[in-house]
Formats: sequence, C-alpha cells, structure tokens
Amino acid sequence: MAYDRRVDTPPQPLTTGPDPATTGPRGAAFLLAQIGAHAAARFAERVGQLGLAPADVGLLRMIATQPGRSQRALAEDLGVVPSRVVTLIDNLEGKDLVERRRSAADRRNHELHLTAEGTRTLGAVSRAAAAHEDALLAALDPEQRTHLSGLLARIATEQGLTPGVHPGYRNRD
Amino acid sequence: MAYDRRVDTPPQPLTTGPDPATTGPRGAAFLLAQIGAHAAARFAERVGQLGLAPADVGLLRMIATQPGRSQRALAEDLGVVPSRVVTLIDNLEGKDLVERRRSAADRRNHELHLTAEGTRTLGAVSRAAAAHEDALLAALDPEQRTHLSGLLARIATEQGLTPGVHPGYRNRD
DNA sequence: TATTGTTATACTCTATAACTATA
DNA sequence: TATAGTTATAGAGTATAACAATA
Repeated sequence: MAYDRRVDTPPQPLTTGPDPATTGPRGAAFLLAQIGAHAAARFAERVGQLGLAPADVGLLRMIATQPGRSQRALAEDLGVVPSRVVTLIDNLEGKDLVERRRSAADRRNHELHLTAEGTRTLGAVSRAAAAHEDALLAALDPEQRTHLSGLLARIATEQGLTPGVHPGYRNRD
Repeated sequence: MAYDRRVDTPPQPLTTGPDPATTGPRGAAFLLAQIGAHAAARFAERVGQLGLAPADVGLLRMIATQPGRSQRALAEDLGVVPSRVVTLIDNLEGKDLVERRRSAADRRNHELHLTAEGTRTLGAVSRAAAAHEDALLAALDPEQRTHLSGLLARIATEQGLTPGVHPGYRNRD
C-alpha cells in the first residue's frame, strides 16, 4: 500500500522561501510537463485495461497506417534499437494483434500487418483516446479546446516535433 | 550513432489507412503528452549540464521551500518510497548541495537543508528554467503565452494536480 | 561483406524487505 | 511495539553485443 499524498499536503508556505528567485517556476513550461505526464499516465491506465502498454499503441498505429513495413523501419521511426522492436512485436504477436510475414522480395525482412483482432483493438483504443481527451479537457469549453489545440500545434511545429510521433520511446527526442 | 528520424519520414499516406476511426488522434490530449515529454527532455538536458537529474531539481526546490523537513515527509509528498529518497539525498549530499542534520527533538529524524552551494545551484537552475521556458514557447507571442498559461492552469486545477509537484516520480500519479 | 532479425548479456532504475537506531 | 532511516536484494525495462539467415 502506497502513500496517499494530497491528504495532508501543507499549503506550501511560500513565505518561508529563502529567495524569491529559487522558489521555482510556475510557468507554462512546467505546466506543460506536469500535465503532459499526467495525461500520459491517465492514457496508460485506459489502454492498460485493453491489455496494452502505451508503446504498443504507437506501434499498432504505425502498422495500421503503413502496413507491410519492416521492423527496422519502425525502429528508425521510433528512435529505438531494433532489438526492442523484436520484444514489442513478440508481445503483440502473442496477443494475435499483429502478424509477421516473411517478405517474398527479401526474405530477411518481416512485413508487419494487423490481424482482424488487431484492427478491432485499435478501434477500442481510439474510443479510449476520445474518452481520455474529453476527461482531460473537462475544464474547457469547446471554444477553449480549439484555441488550446491551435497554440499547442504551433509549439509542436516550431519545436520540430514529428506529427504522429509519440513520447515514451526516447532515445533522443 | 543513432538514427535520424525526420529525415525521410514519409508524409503519412492517410489514404491507405484501413479505417478512419483507427487513424489515431491528432487532438489536444496527444499534443499535451507529446509536448510535455519533449519539454521534460529538454529541461533534463539543461539541468544535466549542471550535473543534476530532474528529480534532483524537484528535491532541491522542496528543501528550499521548507527547510528542515524529514526524508519521510518528502517521500510522502513525492509519492515515492523512503528508500529512494535515501539514494537521491545521498547523491545531493555527495555534491555538497544538501546537508543532513540529526534532529535534536527526535534523533531518528534527519532535517534537510540546502548548503550555500545548494542555494547557488538552485539559482542556476532557475535561470536554466527561464531559458527553457523561453525556448519552448518561442512560437508564441507574450499574449498567447499568457493565454496558454491560463488554459493550462485551468486544466491542472480541474485534474487535481498539486501545484508544485512534478512529473517523473510516478508511483501513482 | 553487408543487412535483417534474433538471442544473450549487462546495466540502470526503482521497489520490497530486512535491519539498526531511536522512541 | 512503532517509526526514521539505511542497506540488501530483486524485478522490470532497455541498450549493447554476439549470432544466424539471407542478400
């Protein structure tokens, strides 16, 4: 049994702070990191009920979008080492969500495809993601949500973040 | 030498997507997780140049804000197990940033305090955080930054996120 | 000889549990 | 007997390196 913070968190007596410059940032960057981690954790809970880890979801989406790609290609896109893809795909194949097919053209390759159940599961993931989004943004009305998305998209573009690519694989981001 | 994604990421041929419902979300929740992870990684780089891990920064800030607290109290606030605090404080004490003092009142306790160098380092962290914030939000003008902060603060409050508390310690969030 | 995927190994991080000292 | 902190151990996750099959 773990601790239950938030029960008696003292109200941060900032009056005792030794130096106003060291009191820490309450800015947007910190909020982004904090909310981002929170969002990732909540999403992990939801897909966990489908028996998936967040990394699995990214992989399923990639395979759905571009079926038939090799494991090495996926490893490059994700920024992870090929041996890790082996483990991840082993897992998904064991659950009958993904299928490896030897390439006829180059028999060293495995072409990756979703199974019927993989496609079905990905549908459930999408519904979970929609529910997740709605719960996460419960504080905002539709107009505010749109505005937020616009600001975030602007940041993501300027920071050079690849559209469909995921946190949580970090090799280097 | 790692892979360089983003060099030849094919432009996501959504036309081949098997099912529009499974193409994955391009919504605010995903952007929050993505940007949040990116922000955390960039911040880790900056404080890494000061010889600190992100977890160290959180601990330094807590000790600065409320000097003299016990390790167990910190463990509860962070949501980690006490033995981990031992390791983290060992590390910070080894760098002469933090000092353990036996409590006179209850000699089982260690009261934690920043050293002079700890205070100095925390100042450097604050400057790094400011530079980080500025770089992360480069795409937005001041008015947009304010607007973003407001929306994020609203979300954080509604989601019950503790004001000063950090991602990256997760036991349960 | 180079490349795809796999297996074997090692390393890092963190939690669990046993232990010491104070109370 | 209970609590603060420490130490020892074990488990999960991931990278590195050696290897087999194919080109």
